Amino acid sequence: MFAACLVKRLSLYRRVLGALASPEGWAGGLGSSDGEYVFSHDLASLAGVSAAQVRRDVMTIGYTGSPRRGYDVAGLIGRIGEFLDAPGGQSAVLVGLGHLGKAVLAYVGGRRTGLRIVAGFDVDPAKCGRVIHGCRCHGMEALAEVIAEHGANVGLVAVPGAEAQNVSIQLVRAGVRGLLNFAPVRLQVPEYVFVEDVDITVSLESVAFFARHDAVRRQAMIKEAVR
Amino acid sequence: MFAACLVKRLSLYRRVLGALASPEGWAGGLGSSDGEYVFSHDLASLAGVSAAQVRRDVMTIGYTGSPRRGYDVAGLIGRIGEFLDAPGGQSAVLVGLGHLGKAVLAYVGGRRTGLRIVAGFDVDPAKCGRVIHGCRCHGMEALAEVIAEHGANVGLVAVPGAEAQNVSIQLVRAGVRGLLNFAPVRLQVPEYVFVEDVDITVSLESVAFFARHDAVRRQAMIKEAVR
DNA sequence: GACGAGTTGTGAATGATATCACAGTGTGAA
DNA sequence: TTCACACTGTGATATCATTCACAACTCGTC
Repeated sequence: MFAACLVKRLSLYRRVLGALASPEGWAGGLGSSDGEYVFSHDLASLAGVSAAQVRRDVMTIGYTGSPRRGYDVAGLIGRIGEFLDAPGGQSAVLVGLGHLGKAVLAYVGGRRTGLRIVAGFDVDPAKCGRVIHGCRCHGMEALAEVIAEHGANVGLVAVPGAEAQNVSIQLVRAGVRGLLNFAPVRLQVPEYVFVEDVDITVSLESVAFFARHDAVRRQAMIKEAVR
Repeated sequence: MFAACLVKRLSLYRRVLGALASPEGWAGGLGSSDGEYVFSHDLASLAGVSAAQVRRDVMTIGYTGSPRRGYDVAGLIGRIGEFLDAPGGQSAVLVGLGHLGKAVLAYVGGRRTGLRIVAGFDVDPAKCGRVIHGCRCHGMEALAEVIAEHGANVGLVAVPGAEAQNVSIQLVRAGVRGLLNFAPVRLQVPEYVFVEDVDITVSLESVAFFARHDAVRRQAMIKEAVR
């Protein structure tokens, strides 16, 4: 079983590398790197991890760089794609087209990867039939049918907490095997379903805590420096 | 230094406990627990972690339960609050009032905790002066002033990727010490600033990966069972 | 062609996190 | 009042993730 954090870092590397390889070549102040090749420490600083971590991750997916030149950007992007993406592409559906759902569509819609959000669902009849951010919206009654039609196996849950559990059951019943859950609720699903929670409240409280706590550590460091 | 994951779990426990303690007593099928007391394994299953993890966490924050009855719900909520929350409350500001910003306000606005989102900012003049989800919106030029006025030390960055770095610099300059970043960019900030990334693209790709990978593991398990 | 500077690749060491397993204990039942 | 059970608290252990540190290598330079 591959570690979850490895997969997330690879996804991040790919995005960073994509920016490097793009036509304008990422004007940002990257020390070395001409856009063709990248060193582990450059990729590391762009991704906010250590250089050793980058090298270890690259090794894990079986890619190889060249001493003195670094990693071939296009080649590494390709290898990450082979590792992360489904060979024939993968389809996802989004349930809940409130502010959050729309924001997610706007974010992901632009990205060009092996993964597409092929349909949206909402209880609000006013939204049905409309196309939002390039994604067709259906009523909840069409859920199973549309999922089957596209062979989607990923579901995004962007509904209020009270409905999230119910929605997730419907998704799983329709064949979904991975859930990205934005609702502030822990979903109870069969163990063969993978759930990733994006819990804004929890993240926010965590930031608030460390905003204070780092201040404490700063003072401790100052004290130590004085001594 | 307290581990980041401990803080997140505590935040989660608190929310789950709050649901347990609420008037209607969480109709959901919790085996034991009458709403007054809760066992480590019940809290664990509600939070999606192991019972040993719960006991360890409770120990870490110095709370104590009673054998045979479990933890006092109200007492534990209180202790978690002492640990997580700033004594006099804490203020945060939100930059970017697009779909995502509004969604965040809707989520967090309802919650009653030591943390308040006291102001929003956006470049769009049409939004300035309005009150969205109970939060007053200002133009970017008022950033430093409003932050100073409220003594806010937490900032939420919900702007497009291209502007995120610039916004984060302004926030830090105005005194913010913790950032919750929704933009698909790694922020470069001084090391005394705590950054938490909520990276929807990365999370989604991770879910997509494990939706497939767990399927593989399932097949492997079936093979093994047949043998 | 030989050299040296600056990379990568990776075994080993460290550190962080979660689990195990069981002694200790308060509680309700008899 | 006594007892036994089911739970907590926690040292020890296992697992997972990251970093260290250095040999091996490659490329530009002399």
